[in-house]
Amino acid sequence: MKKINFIPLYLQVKNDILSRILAGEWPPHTFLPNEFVLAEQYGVSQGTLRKGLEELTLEKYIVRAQGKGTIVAPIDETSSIFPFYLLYDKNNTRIFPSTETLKTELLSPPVHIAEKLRIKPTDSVMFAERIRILNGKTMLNEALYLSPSPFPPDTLKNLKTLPNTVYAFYLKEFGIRISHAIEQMIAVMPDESDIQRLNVKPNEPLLMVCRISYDVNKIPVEYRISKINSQEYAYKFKIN
Amino acid sequence: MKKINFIPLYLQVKNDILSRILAGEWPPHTFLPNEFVLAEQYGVSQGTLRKGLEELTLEKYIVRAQGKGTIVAPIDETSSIFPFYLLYDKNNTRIFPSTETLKTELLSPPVHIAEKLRIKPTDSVMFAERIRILNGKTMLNEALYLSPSPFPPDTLKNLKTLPNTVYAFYLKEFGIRISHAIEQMIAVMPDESDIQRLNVKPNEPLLMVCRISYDVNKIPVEYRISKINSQEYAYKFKIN
DNA sequence: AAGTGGTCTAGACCACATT
DNA sequence: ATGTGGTCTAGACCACTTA
Repeated sequence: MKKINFIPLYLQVKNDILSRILAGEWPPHTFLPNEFVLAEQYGVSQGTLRKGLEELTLEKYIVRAQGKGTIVAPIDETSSIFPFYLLYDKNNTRIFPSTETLKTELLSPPVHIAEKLRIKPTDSVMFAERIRILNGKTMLNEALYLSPSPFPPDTLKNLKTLPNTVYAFYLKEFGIRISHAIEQMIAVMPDESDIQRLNVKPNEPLLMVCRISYDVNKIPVEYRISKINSQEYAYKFKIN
Repeated sequence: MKKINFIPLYLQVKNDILSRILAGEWPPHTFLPNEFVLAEQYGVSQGTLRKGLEELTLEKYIVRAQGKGTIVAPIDETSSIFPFYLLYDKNNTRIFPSTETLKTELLSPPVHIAEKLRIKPTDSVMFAERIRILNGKTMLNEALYLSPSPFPPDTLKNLKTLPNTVYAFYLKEFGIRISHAIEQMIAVMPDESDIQRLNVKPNEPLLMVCRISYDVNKIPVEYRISKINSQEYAYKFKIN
């Protein structure tokens, strides 16, 4: 007889602590109770609790410091649990542009995008065109397709617009955490919309980044195409 | 009094096991002795030994399977300890091109590259031009600058050539493991050498990838510029 | 049934930051 | 001096694979 539903204690503890953090019981920058108190609360040993906290540390939800305590990490688009901001200026400092949404609509996606989101081409996705702005200059021209499947039914229908920081929004509103993404980089020549919005010349090549974002269950959440003037801004990556 | 040289037992154990793996005592695909035997050998408890093995698992040197045992992972360029191969063909399967070195020489690097390698512009680096070939087609045009600093003195002087799989070579010959890298992606128009070697038209943009590779001590080892026809081949990345 | 890694405990002691 | 997280132990039991 195979037990199919065995969940280790430390994972149950970990998930419960995580849900309490996300629910706001311990806001960012506050301290969690110490190991012994938490272990007592959950009725487990210090070692078991610690193993749960270690995983939360690896996943960047908390930061532990010997002698001090366990601190809840901030959750926003630029924090380490969303390592998806990869833009740098010429001084090599990370930049966080603001976003302007030009258009949103519900539509049936192109076939190749439906495939990537693993949905039927007849399903409707939320489509958005956005530009990203820094110091008054448009630096990024973006199109975004939001899959219906990870969200509760009719969510997209009722979404009239998207906030600037979408990943934090998915997490806070729907508990959907973007845990990883696959990006493909392509060099392209600008189209009409790029030339206008990014203020580039027709013969200046752009970096096009196509990103599929996945939640913790490996369900595709979003497909995003970004075009950047890579002479002006650096798109950088750390591999390890 | 501050102990500055405190090294946890589990790290000592881990490093010793790793050095034994790299020395070839346990070749790839073979089983390590089980936890209790190893713990006994090192004179530590099962828990301490396990913590060392857990880190080696995270770093992909070994693979552990419940009920089976602990297996040594293969070490070559394409294995998971070198996650630096990011090329895919149109069928979305990873490709591993072969390499042809066109030229190597010792020279003083350009200032901006010396900066990135954190060496003096008067230091001499090994410079190589290489192309990478798949199915008879050149798909990648590459320049490579190898820093002298992580290597023993005069190593570069005596290196007449570079093998195809340089990262595995650094590890095997000098114990230098490339642990992470920073990549910057730029869209460029092809130069004369690109047009010839990659067989592209002058108006077809290329993806240029500039990579700085670091060893475990965060010392820059290599600076590499690769140019790819990104219409033909996909350059992909996983973020998490 | 035997052997492996995975989980869990209860308790001790160490290193570090703060008071 | 106190309280925190970090290391370490010795032993028990569980889940999984293979024979």
